[in-house]
Amino acid sequence: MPELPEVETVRRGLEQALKDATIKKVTLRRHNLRIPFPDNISTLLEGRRIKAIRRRAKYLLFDFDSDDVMIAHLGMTGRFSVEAKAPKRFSKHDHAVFELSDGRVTIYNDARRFGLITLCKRAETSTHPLFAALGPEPLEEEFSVAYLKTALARRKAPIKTVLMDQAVVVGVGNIYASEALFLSGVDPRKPALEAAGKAKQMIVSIRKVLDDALASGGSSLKDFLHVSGESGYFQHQFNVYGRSGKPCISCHKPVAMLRQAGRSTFFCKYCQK
DNA sequence: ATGATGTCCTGGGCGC
DNA sequence: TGCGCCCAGGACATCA
Repeated sequence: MPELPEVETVRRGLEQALKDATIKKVTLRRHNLRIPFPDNISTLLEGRRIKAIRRRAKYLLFDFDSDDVMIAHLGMTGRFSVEAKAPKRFSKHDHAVFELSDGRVTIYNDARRFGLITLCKRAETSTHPLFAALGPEPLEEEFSVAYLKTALARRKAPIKTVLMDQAVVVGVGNIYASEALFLSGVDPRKPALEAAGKAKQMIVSIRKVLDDALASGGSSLKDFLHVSGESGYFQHQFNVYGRSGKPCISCHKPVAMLRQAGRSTFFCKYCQK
C-alpha cells in the first residue's frame, strides 16, 4: 500500500478537489472491500457537504457537515480519482462511486480489495477500533526519542518489523522501513531492544525519508497514483529498496535482500550495523 | 504480551 | 501464446 507519503499525497489531492463539495449519490458496485460497506452509507452521506479531509496513520477521514465521518484505507492497491463527469463505463475494480452535486464523480478503485471504506461518528475517531491502538504520527512531536526508546525496550523482534508495527509508530510500511534503517545505519535484523540506542538517528531518518517522499509526491511502483492520475517520483530516490545486487550508494558493495515476517527487506550488510 | 505464520485478493512478470 | 509460479507498498486472525 501506499504508506504515509502516498496517503498524505492522496489526502491533499482529495482536499483540493473535494472540500465543500456535496455528495449527490453514492453507488456501491459490490457489497464489501476488506470489510462490508455500511448498509446506511448512501442514506448518511447523500446531500452532505465535505468539510475537510484528514489523515490518521494510513487512513483518510472525510468530515461531513453532519456527525458522520467516512473512513477510507487504500490497502495495497486502493485509488481515489476525481473525474469531470461519470465515465461511459466503469472499470472492473471501480467499487464505490460518489457523484457530486456539481456533476463531478469521485471513484474508489481497488484491484486487490485490501482497502476499506466505513463510517463512524466524529466523537469516535480516536476511540474507534481502527484507531484505538495506533501509535504516534512520525512527523509529530509525540514521536520523541524518549517515547521510541520505551516502545522498543521489550521488543525482541527485528527492528525493521517493529518499525512497521502501527502500534509503535504509524505510517511506516515496507519501503520506508528499509529506507529509514539504511539512512540511520541500523541493521534491520537487529533486535529492536538493541537498536533502541539509535532511537534518535532512527527518528531523524524516518522523518527525512517521509518528508522527502512527500516532497516527490510519494512512490509509484506499480499501483500508486495521485487523485489526478499522476505518478509519484520518489521511487527514483530509493537507496536500497528494490536494489538487491546493485551497488550500495555509500560503500559500493552489493545491496542485500532478505525476508522478514514475510516481507522483503533491502539493506547494506556493510553500512548497517 | 509477543512473535511468527497464514490469509484475504488480483494482476503483472517471469521462465518454460 | 499460454500456463504455472512467484511476487507485490497492509492488516488482521491464529497459534505457539
